[in-house]
Amino acid sequence: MREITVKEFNLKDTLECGQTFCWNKHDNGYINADVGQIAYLEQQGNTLLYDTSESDVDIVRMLRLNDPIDQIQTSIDKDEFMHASIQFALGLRIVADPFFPCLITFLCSIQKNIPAIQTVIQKIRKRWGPSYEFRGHVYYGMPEPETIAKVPSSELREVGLGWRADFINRAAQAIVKGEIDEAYLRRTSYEEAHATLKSLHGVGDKVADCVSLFSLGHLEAFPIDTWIERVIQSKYNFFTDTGNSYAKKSRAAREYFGRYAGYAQEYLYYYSRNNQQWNTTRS
DNA sequence: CGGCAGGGAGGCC
DNA sequence: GGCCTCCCTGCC
Repeated sequence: MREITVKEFNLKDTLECGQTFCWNKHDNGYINADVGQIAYLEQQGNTLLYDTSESDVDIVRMLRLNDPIDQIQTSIDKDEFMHASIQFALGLRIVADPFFPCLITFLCSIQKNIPAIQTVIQKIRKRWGPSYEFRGHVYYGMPEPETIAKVPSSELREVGLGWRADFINRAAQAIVKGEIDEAYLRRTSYEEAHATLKSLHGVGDKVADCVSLFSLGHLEAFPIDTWIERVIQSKYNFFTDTGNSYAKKSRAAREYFGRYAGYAQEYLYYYSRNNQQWNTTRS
């Protein structure tokens, strides 16, 4: 296995905080089958050990290991609750997942809980995705846009996608037709990327923010799901003048936390879901 | 078993 | 813009 030395990094927090569906726990590490091959990754102290089925992969880029994490944490550390959230997961990084798998997995996530999301994503991989052999096992990865675009939504529904099937089919078709250009989305501003993603049928504010943050690297994106909504309402007051407008809430969060609002979102999300002291309704 | 999920579209004003 | 209703299906 190849090695990378890391500091102030925690693989478990990074891959299990809820931001990615591309890395799945396996043995002592994690498997990613959505990068055109298999990547296996584990952490031992300050060393990341990784292996692949074909060629090398850029783990530093995929885990954003070069982010100026001290500077990021300092810049968003604006209050006691955020301070506790950061301390809870000091080694967490925002991931840089591959674009199409990230888009599809977050389209799958609409109005589903995490176990249901993982179930349906795995069924998509197994039914339409490429298979890879690695260390004596067979793994299935997310299919290419061209493949999904050819599967009618009625057939996509057979794996439990419900009305999301049409979203996924149409998103894949738009990408095949070149209506969405990944390189442009990366190069342009957050606002422009977010607006362009929303032009896809089925992609609204929240999914557009997830893709902007977890794949495209727009670190000011602040995805607001029901969990973030709850924690902001109970611990902060910058949603009081926004009404129910996602755009206004999102802007208010960016004004409060700054250009690394996406990191703030992820610390808050992870901490609030794993700390029952303030949240007695869920585990 | 019934209710409900990590939203979004389309219709209405 | 803001508000309302409907939407599949699997988990809890």
